[in-house]
Amino acid sequence: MTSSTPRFRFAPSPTGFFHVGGARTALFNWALARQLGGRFVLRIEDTDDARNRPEWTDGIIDALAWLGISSDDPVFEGPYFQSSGTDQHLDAAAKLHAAGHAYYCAMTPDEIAERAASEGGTGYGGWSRDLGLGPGPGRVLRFRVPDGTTVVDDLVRGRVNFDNAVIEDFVLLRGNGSPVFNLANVVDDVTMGITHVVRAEEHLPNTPKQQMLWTALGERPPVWGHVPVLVNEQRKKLSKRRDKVALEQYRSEGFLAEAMVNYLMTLGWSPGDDREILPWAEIESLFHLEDVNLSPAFFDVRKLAAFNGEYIRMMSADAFAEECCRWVPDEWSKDQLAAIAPHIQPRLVTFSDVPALVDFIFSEVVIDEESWNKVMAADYSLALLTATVDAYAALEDWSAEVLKSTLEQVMTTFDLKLGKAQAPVRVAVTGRTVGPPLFESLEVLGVDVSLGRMRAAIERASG
RNA sequence: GCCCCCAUCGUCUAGCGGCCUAGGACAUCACCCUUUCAAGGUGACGGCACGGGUUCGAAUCCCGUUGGGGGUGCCA
Repeated sequence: MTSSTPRFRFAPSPTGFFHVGGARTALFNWALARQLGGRFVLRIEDTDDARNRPEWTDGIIDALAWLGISSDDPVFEGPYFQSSGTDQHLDAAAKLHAAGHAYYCAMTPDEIAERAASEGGTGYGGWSRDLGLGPGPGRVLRFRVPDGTTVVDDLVRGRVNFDNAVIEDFVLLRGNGSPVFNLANVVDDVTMGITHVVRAEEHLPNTPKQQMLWTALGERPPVWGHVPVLVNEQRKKLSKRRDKVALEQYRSEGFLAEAMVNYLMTLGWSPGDDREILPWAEIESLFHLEDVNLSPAFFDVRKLAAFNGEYIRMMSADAFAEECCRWVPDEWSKDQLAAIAPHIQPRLVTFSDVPALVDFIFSEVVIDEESWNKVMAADYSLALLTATVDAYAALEDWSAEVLKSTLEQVMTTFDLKLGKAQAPVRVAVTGRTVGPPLFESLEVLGVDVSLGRMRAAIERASG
C-alpha cells in the first residue's frame, strides 16, 4: 500500500441487526474513500463476546450492499475478521509488555473496587505498576498510561485535550489472555494501514487511549473524525432494544435505498445550499467531515418518509411499475398493475403499501362497513348507482374518459357534483371511500367485473 | 461523582462579525387546484437557551450559567 492512498475503515461488531447509525457511519466513510481515491475497508469485529453470531455478519454485508457499498466497487476491501488477527494482537501485547508500556496485574475487579472505595476514588489506581508481574491465569495486561496530556486532533470536533491523569491504566489482555477491544482495534488499524478513523462520537473517550497505543507501537496515529450519534425522540442514543433502528426493517417496509442514503447523509450534514434531495454523485463530491454538525441528530422517520415519497415520484413510470411488481403477490396480473401504477405513484409513501392500495383490482371486493354506511346513507345513492349501471352497460368504449363523462351525464339529473356522485360507485367497486382515481380504476378492472360489483351493491342496498 | 462533547423554528438544517426584519426542508394549519385520497401551488405558524463581556456592529468571537448528550467494563 502507498502512504498516499487514504484508507478508511468501517468496523462493526455483529451483535444484532444492522443499525441505521452504523449505516450512516459506513456511508460517511464510503463517500470519503471514493472522493479521495482511497479504500474502504470492512472489518468485522467479532472478537469473542457471546453476543456475536455469524448471521449478523451476513446481515451487515447485505445491508451495506443494499446501500451501494459492496465489493462490486474496487474501493471496497474486505471483509476482514478481527478474530483471525488474534496472533497479531498478542504479538503487539508482548511487544508493549517488553518495552515497558504495559504490565501485568493480578487484582480482581472486586479487589479494585474495594481498594478504590477505601481510598475514596473510583477506578483502578495503577497499583500493580511496579510489581514486575509476569503473565499468568487471571492476570490482565494493563497499559501504563504516561503522565501528561493527550491531544486528539479531530476533523469534525477540532482539537480535544485529555489529561492523562484521569485515564486509568486500561486493560489490553483479559485474565484469560484474550485481547480487548482497544488493543485489537488499534492493532488491526495499524496492520491494515488505516489512515482515517471515522466513527461515532461514542468512541471519542476511547481515542486518547488508542492514540497512546498507536504511539507506543511506534506508529503515527491516524486522522480522527468523530461524528455525532443519532438519537431518538427522547434525545437518547438510538438503541437496538428501544428504537426502530434495523436497516433491514426499513428496507422490508419499502423504503428505497437511494432515499435512505440521501436521508442518512443529510443528517448532520448539508451541501451548504438549500437542497437536501441530491444524487449520490453530488453528495460524494461535496461531503466534508469539517462540515458535519457537532450535535446529535434525531432520526425522524417522518422526514425519511417524505424523502422516500420524493424518490418514488422521481422514478420513471417503467421503473416504478417494475418495482411495484416486487411488492405484490405473484398471481396478480402484471398488466393490470402496470396500468394502475401511474395513478398510485404520487400517493405512495413506501412500497409495502402497494398491495393495500390496489388489492380491490385483484381480489374480491371487501366492503368496508363504515364507508358503505356513510356513502349509501344519502337518499340518492341507490338511484344514482342504478342509473349509472344502466348507462355504463350501454357503453361501447370502456375507457376512463368515457366513464367519467357518462357519470357526469347521469349526475346532472341528481344535481350533484362529481365529488359526491362518484362516491357510491367507488364504494361499490372498491369497497372504500378512498383510493386511486375511480375511472382509471374502472378501466383497469374491466367492464364485467365493474358492472358485476355495482349490481351486487344495488342488490345489497335494496335487500 | 469524574472526564469529554454539544446548544438556530417541534424536527433536520443554512448562517462562519455588517448581506438577518435569521433562509430552506419535514411536520402542523389554511386556501387554491381537484374524481375520493394524494401529488402540486400559495400562504400561515414557529427559532438564535440565559447572563455577562469584546466590537461602531454579534446568531456568529470570549467567559459563565443552565440544559442536553456521550463515556466512565477483563463490551464493542
